[in-house]
Amino acid sequence: MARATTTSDAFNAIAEPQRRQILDLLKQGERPVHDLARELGIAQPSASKHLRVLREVRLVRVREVGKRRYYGLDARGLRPIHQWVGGFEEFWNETFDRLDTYVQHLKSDANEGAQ
Amino acid sequence: MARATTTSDAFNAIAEPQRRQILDLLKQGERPVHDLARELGIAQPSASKHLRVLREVRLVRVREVGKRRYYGLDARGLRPIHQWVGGFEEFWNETFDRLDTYVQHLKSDANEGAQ
DNA sequence: TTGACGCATTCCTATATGGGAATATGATAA
DNA sequence: TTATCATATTCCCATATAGGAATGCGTCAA
Repeated sequence: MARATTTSDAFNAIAEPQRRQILDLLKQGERPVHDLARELGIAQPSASKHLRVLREVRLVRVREVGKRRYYGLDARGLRPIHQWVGGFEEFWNETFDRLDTYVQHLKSDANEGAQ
Repeated sequence: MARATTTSDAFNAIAEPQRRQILDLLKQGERPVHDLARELGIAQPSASKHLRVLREVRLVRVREVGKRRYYGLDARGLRPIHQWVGGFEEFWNETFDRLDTYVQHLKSDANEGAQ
C-alpha cells in the first residue's frame, strides 16, 4: 500500500510545511490566492493545489468575490490534533525523568554486576 | 517534487495512524516489537518499519535487553506540534462567530442590493 | 466583443511510501 | 555448534504526491 492521502485527514494535510504557512497567514484574515502565493514565494497553481487540500479536509473555507476567491481559516479541524498531541503533555516533561531513571537503572545494574 | 519524507519531521511521522497508535500504546510504558505488532494486528516487519520512522524523528527510544528491544516514548518532539496547533486555539472557537458574521454580511449585502 | 485577470485543473515526472514476502542479523538456549 | 527466537532489512509493487508548464474557465474592464 502507499502512503495515506494528504486529504485523508488534517494530520496528513498539515504535514506539508507550506500548508502550515498558509494556515499561519490566514490567522490575519481572509486572503485571495495570488496574495498567498506571493507571500509564500510559490507559483499560483501550487498555491491553488495546497488550498484544495486544505479545503478538502475543511481547514479553510472560500468566499467568492468577483474573480477573486478569498480563503479563510476554519480551525475547528485542528482541535482533534491538539487534543491528541495534548494527551502526551505529561510525558514530554516526564520523559527526561524517565531517561534519567533509566540511566540510573543502567548504572545500578552495572554496579551490581561489578559487585 | 514528491511529498516530504515521513522521517523529515514529527509532523510527517505522526501523519500515519498506526504510528499514532504505537505512541498511544507506549504511554503505558516500554514494549518490545512483537508486543506492539500483536497489539496493532500488523506484521512484525511493518511494526519495525514504523518504529524506525519514529526513531529517526526521535519520538521513541530503544532499550536493548537480550534479543528484545524495548521501545519507549520520547514525547519531547511532540511539543513543537502542540505549540503550533495551539496557536490556533483562539480561532477554532471564533470560527463559528466568523462564519456567522460572514453570513450576516451576505444577508445585509443582499438587503442593500434589494433596496 | 475582446483582452486581461484570477484561479482551477490537467498532464508530466521523480520520488517515497506501506505492506507482503523473504532474508539477514544477533542473541539465547540446548 | 546448532536450532530458535526477536528484530531489522531488503526487494517487490501500486499509489499519491509536489512542482512546473500549459491550458481551461469565469469575471471584469474597455
